[in-house]
Amino acid sequence: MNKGRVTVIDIAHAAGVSKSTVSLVLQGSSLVNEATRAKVNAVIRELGYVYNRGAANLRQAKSKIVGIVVNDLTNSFFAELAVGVDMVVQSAGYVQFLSNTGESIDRQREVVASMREHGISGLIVSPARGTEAADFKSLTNAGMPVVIVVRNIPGAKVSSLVSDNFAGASAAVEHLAGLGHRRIAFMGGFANTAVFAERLGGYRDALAKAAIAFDDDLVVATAPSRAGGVEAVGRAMLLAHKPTAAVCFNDAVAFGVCDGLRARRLEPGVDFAVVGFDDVIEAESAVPALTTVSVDPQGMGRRAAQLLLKQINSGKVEAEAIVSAVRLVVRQSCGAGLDITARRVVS
Amino acid sequence: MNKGRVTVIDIAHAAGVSKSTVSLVLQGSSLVNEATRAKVNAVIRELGYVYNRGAANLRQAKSKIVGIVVNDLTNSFFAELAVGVDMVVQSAGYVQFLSNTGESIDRQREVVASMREHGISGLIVSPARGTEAADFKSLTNAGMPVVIVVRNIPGAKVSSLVSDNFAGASAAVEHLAGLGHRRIAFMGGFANTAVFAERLGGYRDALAKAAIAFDDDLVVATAPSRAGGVEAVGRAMLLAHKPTAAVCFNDAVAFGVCDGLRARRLEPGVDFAVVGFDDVIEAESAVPALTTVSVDPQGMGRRAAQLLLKQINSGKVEAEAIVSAVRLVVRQSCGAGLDITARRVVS
DNA sequence: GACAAAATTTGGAACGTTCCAAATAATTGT
DNA sequence: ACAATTATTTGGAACGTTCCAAATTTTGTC
Repeated sequence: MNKGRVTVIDIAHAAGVSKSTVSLVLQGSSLVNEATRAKVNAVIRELGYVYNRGAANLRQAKSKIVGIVVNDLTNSFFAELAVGVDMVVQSAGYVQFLSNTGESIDRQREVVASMREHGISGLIVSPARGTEAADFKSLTNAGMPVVIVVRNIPGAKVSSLVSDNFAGASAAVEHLAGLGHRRIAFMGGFANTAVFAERLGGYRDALAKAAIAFDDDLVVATAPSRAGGVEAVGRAMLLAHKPTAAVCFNDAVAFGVCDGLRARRLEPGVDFAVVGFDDVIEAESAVPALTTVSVDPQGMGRRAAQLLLKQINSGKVEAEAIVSAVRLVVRQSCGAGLDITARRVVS
Repeated sequence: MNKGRVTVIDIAHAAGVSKSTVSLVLQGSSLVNEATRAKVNAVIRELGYVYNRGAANLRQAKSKIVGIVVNDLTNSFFAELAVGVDMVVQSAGYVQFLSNTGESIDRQREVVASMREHGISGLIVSPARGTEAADFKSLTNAGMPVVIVVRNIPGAKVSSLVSDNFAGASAAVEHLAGLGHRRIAFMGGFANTAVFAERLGGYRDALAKAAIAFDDDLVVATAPSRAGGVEAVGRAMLLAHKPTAAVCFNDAVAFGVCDGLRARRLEPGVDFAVVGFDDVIEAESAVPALTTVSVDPQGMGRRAAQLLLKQINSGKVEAEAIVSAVRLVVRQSCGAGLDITARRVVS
């Protein structure tokens, strides 16, 4: 009425109690009498009071805000990751600051700084390419819980949650080899990233186990996107000795590979086997349904959030490195599920 | 060192000035002498001071935070929208709270309330299905700038930014009719939404203009997703008198329709024409490249953010309804671009 | 009805910043 | 050298909450 904002003091006045009592009611304290609680709540509704968390944070220390920064929100893998985080964070009564860096390391620095100023009490980050361990130094020094997801930063003293890239790629190759393929390509991804190295490692390992010689020509690095997939098939099909199957860096690449195959009148799952990585939501409903290594981005987001909340609540910031198991989901694009209904193989 | 957090007072102490001076430096005021400014900045860096925006907001009133809530972050249309918002908001020195409602109206209420408590100074919302004008009443009463995007809420006294759904759908069928199609279906989308009604309206209008009779069987409503698209072709192909073309509710549906066609050994763009709506980023690189009505989600996000910032800065909250023009981007999936390289038609 | 114990309520004093009015220092004109 | 400016700096007093210690009220017991 008077100034504009309704404060706890206005409520106290109107309800005939002290501001301390109103505060107690706000926090759901059991100290306050049932009758006064009801009275206060009634007044709160009546005056349209809105709680000022900023003021509260000034006094307390625990802020109910977590930050999440992803490197490419446009990629549905990360969008789902963010949704997963949002779910658990929200039901824990927290709210999330989300920012997109678009792989820019400067942007990343800016948004992390900004989030800090806003008093986040924890941070989940899928780091932009080129992020270094030192970039998290000041965060950890300040005792801020940080969880790195998807891409690990060697040497960073923070918790991390990455999927088992080696085992996943390995399982994919093993499956393909089991179907009789001998010319198996590795398509997509930027070669200078840790994730690429891990997946490529699994690929080579499984190749060796299946007694297939590694051929450098068959690993074709491109952008980890749909367009990159199209490009990758293009390059691979120029080879004298063409591949008959591909394990792709991620699902986006795999979809691009399917597109590229069709543009060449080859039907994925029939004329050429393709396996993806990530198991994004569209993988199941695509035609042909994509055989892929399931890392369950949403579930990963949820786990990351739980890990972060655990750290926030416990107060201890001891780093924990979790590598999350993956499993190969066999659908149609590898040519294995043509006759039988899609079945699942646990790796 | 002593307590934990470094405050403006610690800086003042260490630099041998008053807290007021430090505050002035922080705000980049021109009142302060160059030498002291340098001194203070040095100390700030040295002590690793982090600005406490919460405390500042308590005193000021303008918070540098905007909220954005979308109904389905998993859909890349909305993800890109969010990225667009983030871009302009970030470069204006703001930070965004982003939340996903997953079409849940309860969740929407919760997150909006939470954002308010955190002191956002404006809100961009792509409302969940079933949102009513009354839901924004308390926001507008409090003088909070609100911009509704994508889906309009009739009767809400807030600004809105929606695309010209009628014109877009209309242009799509006009194009298809021009290519000789007479059995044009409308596929995907939930029938009880405003956006659906508008696009369907454009579809019927153009049909009438082309002297094609409207056939109820040809509008097949499904979920506005890839899976929905697959389902839609399935239903449409059961008809005695099958369609030869489809304008789809959105690009996700269109991709699903392509999938469904292929599952039936029909090649999109050759045996059947499909036109999407939205022009998501993958539309261009898909094979065949998707002919679609371009609404430029990222650009829309940017415009929404600009509109919101304008309102925040001007202090006036007069509602402004913008319907943003769309244009048909002709690529391959409609069968028109087979011989010539992709060209663009402005509607 | 008096006393102790339990239940409830309540004034400050923070929290870390900004803003205002006023104080102090540096510069200028005469 | 002195007043008049102009340029800088500076103590409080907010902002809206929580927390503590202490005050008040209620309840229970004999």
